[in-house]
Order: sequence, then structure tokens, then C-alpha cells
Amino acid sequence: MEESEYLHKLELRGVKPTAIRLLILRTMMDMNRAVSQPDLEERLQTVDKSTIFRTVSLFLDRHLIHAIDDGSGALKYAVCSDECTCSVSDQHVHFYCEGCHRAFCFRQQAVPVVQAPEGFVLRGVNYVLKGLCPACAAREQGE
Amino acid sequence: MEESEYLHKLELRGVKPTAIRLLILRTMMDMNRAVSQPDLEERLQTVDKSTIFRTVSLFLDRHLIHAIDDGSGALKYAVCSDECTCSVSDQHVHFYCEGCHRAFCFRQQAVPVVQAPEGFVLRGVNYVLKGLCPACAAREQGE
DNA sequence: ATTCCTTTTGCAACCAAGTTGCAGGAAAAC
DNA sequence: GTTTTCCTGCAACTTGGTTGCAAAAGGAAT
Repeated sequence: MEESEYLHKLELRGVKPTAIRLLILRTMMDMNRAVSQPDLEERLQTVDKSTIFRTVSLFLDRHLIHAIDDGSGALKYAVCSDECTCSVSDQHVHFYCEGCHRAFCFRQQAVPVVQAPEGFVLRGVNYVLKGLCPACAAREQGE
Repeated sequence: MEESEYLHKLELRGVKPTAIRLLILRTMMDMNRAVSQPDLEERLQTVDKSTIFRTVSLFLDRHLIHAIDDGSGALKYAVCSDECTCSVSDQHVHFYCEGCHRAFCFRQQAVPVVQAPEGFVLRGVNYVLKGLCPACAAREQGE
């Protein structure tokens, strides 16, 4: 992806493009799946974890990324599409692999929403499928 | 609930009924919602957290309780019905209140399951609605 | 460029949840 | 009644997340 694309994405959400923010955004997009803060820390050893934390918080706040909880113990984050408003209707399904502990985005698959009983106010949904990704399923077959 | 009911539930899942296990099971059922380990620690100040941890792990292992991740940072646990096998088909929807941080079970509401792409093996689902419970919604109205 | 002010970053310390090793004590088996 | 196994508590530790503070970097006005 072009450098200007990252700049555009930041600008679109009103985030000032510092070198580190560009680096973190690029890393997240390159990994092409939902990544945790520890994932980023490992990948970006030169960047302090508090900086990563604050950058991720900023990105979340500006809806540049969305968080998903795949039950692995660490929250994971994925970059939103430019059109995303992070409302219930544009959330998609995620898949957590119990073999390799990676989280996949099924962007084409919207989350199903069920009716909450009278009186409950719905603001969001967390929908995560769990199981084995193709690679881990194949590996398990082989054993 | 009768003491014998708890004994029965433990026996059904092959768990030896010690005093502490009965106490923890009873506490979980009394609270009538999904509770976290810290919730139990607070409620059962005489019991060590490692004991609670190991008891909860044992209960999970024997399908006496199931875990849900409501995104609050702490896993929550709720007692299974006697018929529950903890398979995808008998999971129900949970609701996490962002006001009081409690997790509700909608036992009558089965989780919707979406199709995973070719190659992915589905083993479980985590489906949590988020928003405000009736009490917190009313309180927010009042302000 | 020099100054002044704001923003960003790194360091260190801290907190909460979960987890483990080990030893004492209770319960079951012999 | 002794041995063995299981259960529990204590303490220490790991991991993920978070905050306070000071140094560094960026920007605007002189």
C-alpha cells in the first residue's frame, strides 16, 4: 500500500500523522488480521508499550480501528474500512483459532443481531466464532 | 434450593462434593447471573483465590458451568442446566450492561450461528450483546 | 534562529486478573 | 493405623493494561 494511503486514513479520522502512528497503522494493516497490543509490542520492539497503548486508544477513539474480544485474554484490534462508523450494523464476524490463537476478520459477514428483552438498550455486539483455522485443522488431521 | 440439589448437580458431572465446592456452586447459583472470579473472591472472603480458580477450572472442565467473555476484562461463569453439553447448539445469548458491569443470561435465546468459510472448523461461539440493562437505562433517563 | 507553548513519546512504576509450586491437612484406600 | 491421594491456602509470579512525570519533538510568533 502507498504511504499516502496511510496518511489519508489518518487524516480522514482527524489524527495527526506522526512517524510512530504511521508505523503502527501500517503494521496493523500489513498483518491483515486482528492483533493484540502484545502482538504489536513484539513486532515493534523499538516502540514503548505505553506509546502503543496510547496510540491504540487514540485510534479506537477516532474509529480508525475497532476492538474485538476473542476470549484469548488480550483484546485485539483491526483497522476499520473508511466507511465504518463502528455502529452495530457495520460490525462483522470474527473467528478465533484455538490452535494458533490468531483472530480472523470475516468482513463480508455481518453479525446477526437478536432482539433483547423489553427494557434493555442495545449499543453493541461482540460475536466471535471459535475453532480451528484451515492451517491448524490440516495440521491436526495430520497428527 | 435444597442442599441435595447442589449435591446432585455435582454428582451428575462427577465432581466430588467438598464443602468449598458446594459453597462456590451455591454462591454462583444464588447470584443468578454470570459472575467473574473476582466477584466470587469478594463474596467468599474466607476462600483463597487459588482455590476459587481451581474450583472454577474443575467446574468448567466437567461442564458444570460455562464461561462467557463479556469484554469486561474478566471472564464470567454461569451454571449450566443439567441437560447442557456446552456444545454450540445449547449456548444462549448474554447481555453485558455497560452501566453496572453485570452480565445477564438470556436463557431462552439461542445464539445465532453463521457459516464459516470453507476450511474453518467451528467449535464454539461467543455472542454478547452490550448496552444498558433496564435499571441503568432508567437511571440514565433520570439524569 | 530564539523563545514559548503544545503535543508526543519513553521510562518506570503500578494495578488487576489469572496462574503455579509447594507444603500442610483432610479424606480415602489399604 | 498407616499410607496414599486429594484438596486447600499461601506466596510468588506472569501477563495485559494503565498512569504520572519528564524529556524530546513539533509549531507558531517574534
